[in-house]
Amino acid sequence: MTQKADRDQIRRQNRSVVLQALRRQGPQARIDLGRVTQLSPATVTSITSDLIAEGLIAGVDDEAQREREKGARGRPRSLLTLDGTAARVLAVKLSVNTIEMALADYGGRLVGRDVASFDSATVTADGFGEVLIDSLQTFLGGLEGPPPAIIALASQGVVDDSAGTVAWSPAFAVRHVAVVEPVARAFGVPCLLSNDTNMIAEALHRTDPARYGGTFAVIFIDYGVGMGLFVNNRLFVGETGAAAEIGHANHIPGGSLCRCGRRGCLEAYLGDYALLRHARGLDLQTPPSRLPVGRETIRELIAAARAGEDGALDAFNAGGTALGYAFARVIATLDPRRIVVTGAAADAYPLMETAARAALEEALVADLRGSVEIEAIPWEEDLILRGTVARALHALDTEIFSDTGYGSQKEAQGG
Amino acid sequence: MTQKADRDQIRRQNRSVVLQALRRQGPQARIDLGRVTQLSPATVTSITSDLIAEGLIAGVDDEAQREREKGARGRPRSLLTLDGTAARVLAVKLSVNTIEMALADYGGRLVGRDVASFDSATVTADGFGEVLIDSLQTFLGGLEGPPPAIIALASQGVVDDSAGTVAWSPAFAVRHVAVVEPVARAFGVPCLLSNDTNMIAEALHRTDPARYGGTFAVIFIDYGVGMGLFVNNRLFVGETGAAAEIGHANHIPGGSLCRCGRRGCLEAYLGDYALLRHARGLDLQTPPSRLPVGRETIRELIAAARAGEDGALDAFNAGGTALGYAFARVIATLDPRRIVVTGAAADAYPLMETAARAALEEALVADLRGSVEIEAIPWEEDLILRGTVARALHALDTEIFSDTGYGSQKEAQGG
DNA sequence: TTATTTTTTTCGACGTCCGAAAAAAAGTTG
DNA sequence: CAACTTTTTTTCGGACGTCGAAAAAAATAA
Repeated sequence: MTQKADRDQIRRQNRSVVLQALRRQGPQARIDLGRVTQLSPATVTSITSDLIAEGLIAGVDDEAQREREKGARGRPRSLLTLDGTAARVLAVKLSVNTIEMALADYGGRLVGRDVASFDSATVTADGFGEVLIDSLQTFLGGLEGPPPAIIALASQGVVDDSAGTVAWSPAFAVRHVAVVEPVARAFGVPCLLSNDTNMIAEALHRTDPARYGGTFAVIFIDYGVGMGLFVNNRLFVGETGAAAEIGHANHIPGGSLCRCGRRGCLEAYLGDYALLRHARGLDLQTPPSRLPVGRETIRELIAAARAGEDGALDAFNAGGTALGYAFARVIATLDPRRIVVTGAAADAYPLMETAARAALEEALVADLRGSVEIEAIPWEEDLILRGTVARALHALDTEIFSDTGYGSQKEAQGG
Repeated sequence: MTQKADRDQIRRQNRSVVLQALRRQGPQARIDLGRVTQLSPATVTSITSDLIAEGLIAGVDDEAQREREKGARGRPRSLLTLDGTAARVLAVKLSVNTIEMALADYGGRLVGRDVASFDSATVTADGFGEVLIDSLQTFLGGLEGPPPAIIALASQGVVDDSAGTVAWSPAFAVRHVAVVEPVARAFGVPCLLSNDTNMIAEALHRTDPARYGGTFAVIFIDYGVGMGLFVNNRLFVGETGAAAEIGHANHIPGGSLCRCGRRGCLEAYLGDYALLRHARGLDLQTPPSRLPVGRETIRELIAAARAGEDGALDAFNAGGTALGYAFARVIATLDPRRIVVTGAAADAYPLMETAARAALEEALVADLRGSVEIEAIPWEEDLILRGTVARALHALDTEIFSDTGYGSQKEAQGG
């Protein structure tokens, strides 16, 4: 059943709508905000003057804007923009041996970034919290200015939303690594945890909500295979946060050996080790741990395939077939608007596409394939961290700054 | 981005919350409504007096209630209940050669039901509208009282939400059968269209929202295999309405021949024809259309397996394995709270369970299997129609009667 | 009959949105 | 350059929904 609504909720929601409009459409005059948000001019004035008083937004003098309007009659529009100094957000990406950190201001501008190292092999489930906190403190210590108002973490592997732990990840030898609670306590601010691939979906959605909206899936092909899901314009993580774990969804019962020890996972056909195994004509049950894979593996395989080497071409063909079946299963289950393929191996998508399309046709009747668009986008290393920043900012807009009177704290500091 | 909120929305939502509370918890006093909905007593009085004036709810004299409170001090609570006469809803289930119809009053009481026939093989995409309208009019003509305020249709196969058509279904030889528009125009009321399996999920959710809530899946094993999905307490149908089509999601690439013409669909291992094919030791590529399947097939196979016949046992084992892989893929993708197995073949679940659990373990690492509960519930033929009624009533509560001043029409009629 | 208890209604305050009118800030015109 | 036009922003008052508090209603208990 839906919840009751009351007056406070209206204001909260409308404040948040105004903040989101400014984030999405950039600096705007009040009249534009009215058009975008459907609020009356009177209400826009009321809300924006609150937000200005609280230091969340500010008037801005835009030279270019004035130039553009030169000669226009009427009172000139005065632009409002998010006030970068209102708060900062800290985004953190956890992967094997590394902790990537980025600090951004409320306007989304990058204030600083750095990478710290830790030993994935030896860190303990209880001990990682310390390590993480130390890294973050060192990073923040090297930067001027106020502490972050929220911290968003993204991790490889399976996260447990409710517990705030990384349940199982290549980044850790151990399981159920606690991260949210230690960080939240050490810094005294809210801390969010997500799967890294979900943050790709978040980045795409925040960048272009019209294209990456509704229900869509991101398939991330890299060292492993991940999926990020948006359902009805919202990040979807399932009941525990483990949704969209397509990499270890089964492709062929009893098939190739996967890193996880099972047979036939999608990853066992698409991961770096899987492609290598296939390209070299090795037994498909060869344990992944015995294979010399690294950052360069995929790039070398792509080069080999482009040079026409049969083994490499076969590997990408087999991978493409597996991918096509994955498309089919995702479409049958979720009927998404779009499937996006990206990751370090996305550059190889042209090598896989023919096989993938053929497999999709083989696996799914045309009526179900319907109107879904499948696209590969070139991989950018920063997409995950950008998505994590975006998620943190969105949380501020919708959950923290939507409450009236946030600014009082800031004013107390300032004066 | 979220939408703006305004005062009207508050009232709409709170009216709807009150109506839903009365639907879910049965007749209640205002003070109880306040507790359930979190609205203040003052607000409950205000909203309920509106609803009474509009004829949507009414006071009720409950003998049993008075008996129970006998001797209690204080002003006795006066119960309110949904007014059955406020409106009626028509629920319709479309399947091969039959149109099942049920008329219920606003309180959920069944007013009448009937079954009409048509010829699935010969009806045309444009012609079915007429047939359906005729059947509904005949059905309604035989009943006293006002016409339905909303009509909800449930169909086998793949429906197209936005087009209001049945895209592809065993109930029709042709594709893209228009149903929503003809019915909505003929009766001048809103008309909803769903997949039949989704209506099972709806029925379960409305009956016991605590158990069947959040994100959960219903797997329906009958003549074919279907899935119904709830995501975050809402029916999930995907972008076009074709989500949850698990029956024709691929289980084994290049596997057994399916009714749809593809190879390896889940249905080709679990459908009635698939079980029969396996039990009789026939080639797994035997076209389903050549097999003598009917309503009795599954029951006979179950009986044979219970009697220890090897062929039948093998068939259910193979089906169980396919089902277990389906569980694994659904869990990996959606991380649901619960998976419910039902349908005519659900009585056979005990025969399949061992194989299904084994396959699930084989297909998915324990960390991903997590906390999902898998249960089989005995199949009730009426579940789909009941879910369709529930959906129609819920649409009235949340979309039609949430608007203030609905009752004016009714009063005008009444005099 | 009076007191107590519990439910329901009434009343007044508060907050939010909106429309209309006013104010502000520019260009245009005679 | 003063009056007019145009456009944006602010102000004002009305409407309405929620809430808390108080009052009223309707029962039992003393």
